[in-house]
Amino acid sequence: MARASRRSAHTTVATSPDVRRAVLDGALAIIASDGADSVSMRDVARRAGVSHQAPYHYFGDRAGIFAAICEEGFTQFADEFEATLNSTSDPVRDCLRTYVMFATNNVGHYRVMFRSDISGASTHEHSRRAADRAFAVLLDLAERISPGNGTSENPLMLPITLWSMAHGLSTLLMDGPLIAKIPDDMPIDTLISQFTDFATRSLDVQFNR
Amino acid sequence: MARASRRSAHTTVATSPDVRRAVLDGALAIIASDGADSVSMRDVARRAGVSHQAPYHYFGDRAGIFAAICEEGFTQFADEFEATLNSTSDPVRDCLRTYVMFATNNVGHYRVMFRSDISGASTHEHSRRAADRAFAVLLDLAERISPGNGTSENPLMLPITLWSMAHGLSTLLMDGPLIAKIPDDMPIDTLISQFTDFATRSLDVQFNR
DNA sequence: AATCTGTCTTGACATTGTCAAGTAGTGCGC
DNA sequence: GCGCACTACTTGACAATGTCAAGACAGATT
Repeated sequence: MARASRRSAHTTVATSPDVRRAVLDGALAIIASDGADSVSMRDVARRAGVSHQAPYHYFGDRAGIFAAICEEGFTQFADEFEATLNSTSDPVRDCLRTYVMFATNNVGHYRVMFRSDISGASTHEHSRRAADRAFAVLLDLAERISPGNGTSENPLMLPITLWSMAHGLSTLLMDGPLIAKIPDDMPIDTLISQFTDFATRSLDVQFNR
Repeated sequence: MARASRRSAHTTVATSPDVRRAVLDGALAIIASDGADSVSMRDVARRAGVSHQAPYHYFGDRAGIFAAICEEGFTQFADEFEATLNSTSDPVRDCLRTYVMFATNNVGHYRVMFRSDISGASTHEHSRRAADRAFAVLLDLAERISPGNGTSENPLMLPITLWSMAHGLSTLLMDGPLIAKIPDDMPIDTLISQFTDFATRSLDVQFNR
């Protein structure tokens, strides 16, 4: 069978069931550590212990891998986001936290989800629908905080602001120079907590009192 | 000028002075339209009407092109940001606006500047220094809004929040699915204005009254 | 006149994404 | 038991890419 030793790496041959999973996990690991550009079909195939064409069977092409990651990411993200919103007494704080934690804990997924040039969100139906569901939760959140806000203004302003804050911090933490600016002894978790507190206070003041 | 006829390479040779500029501009155009992954050394060389090795003379390698773009972007960005801060009576609103406008007007630059995997910020001294200068303006801005804030809290919280908002909106507009969510008849400019107003109000409430 | 240097060029190479075609097993109707 | 589709791969090509190596040639310096 697939006795592709060749490169010493990963001698455990992922036999029957989950070549697909192995390819995905390999790609995710590469994306999280080196960025999406570094993903090579042939490399993930080698890591999964299969021939260089096996991934094509499951994903069609390189973009197909990214689309699958995007769909998986948005589905899981929407689930977590929804669960948080339905069980919190402090929606802004907890949803912001869930958002940023998801991003930092799933760097591989998140990096693909918000890179329109590779996510396939525009071409892959499933991918797009999962993303829409996550956006719907965001609209719910805004409605919960301030029902019917935006009579005289753009009703999207609150969701966009929340989204910008969460997405902004997430990407700055993952990709940007922010990490170099914060004190070495401060855990990222603490930073996220301070951030959500701060942001919550800013918005609370405007809406709740 | 660069009459890149693409097959029959270098018909009009972009002679003496600005092969460097032509390479950079070609790369920027590709990045803005198709993303940084689509930049190919050989393609930009063809567009500039030179051989496939000419870009290496100026930039060393592919990463060198991105580092040059990053430096150029951060320098111009810091200039604009500084100028705004030094001539405004409404720092939050105007600086946020300058930030987001820079990003949307210089998509090619911005995309590279905030992709740590390709910006070369960690390896190229010049690139890093220009970025630091921009960050210094941000700290100035925070200090101006609320001098000495964060006695009991992390003093970086205000700058990080401002940065997250601006960076978040910028990347959502450039790369993300936001553009599909806003009404067709609303100019991006209007959205940006509403956003800066909204954000300014949120932060003003907390600090200035 | 000889040398250096900056600005390129041509040539080669391994690696990549992808097309095309082949193969081994598995289940199913007959 | 036999053919036959189907899944899950494989091997083999191909053009294009990033980059190393080795020039070429103009102008300035010595």
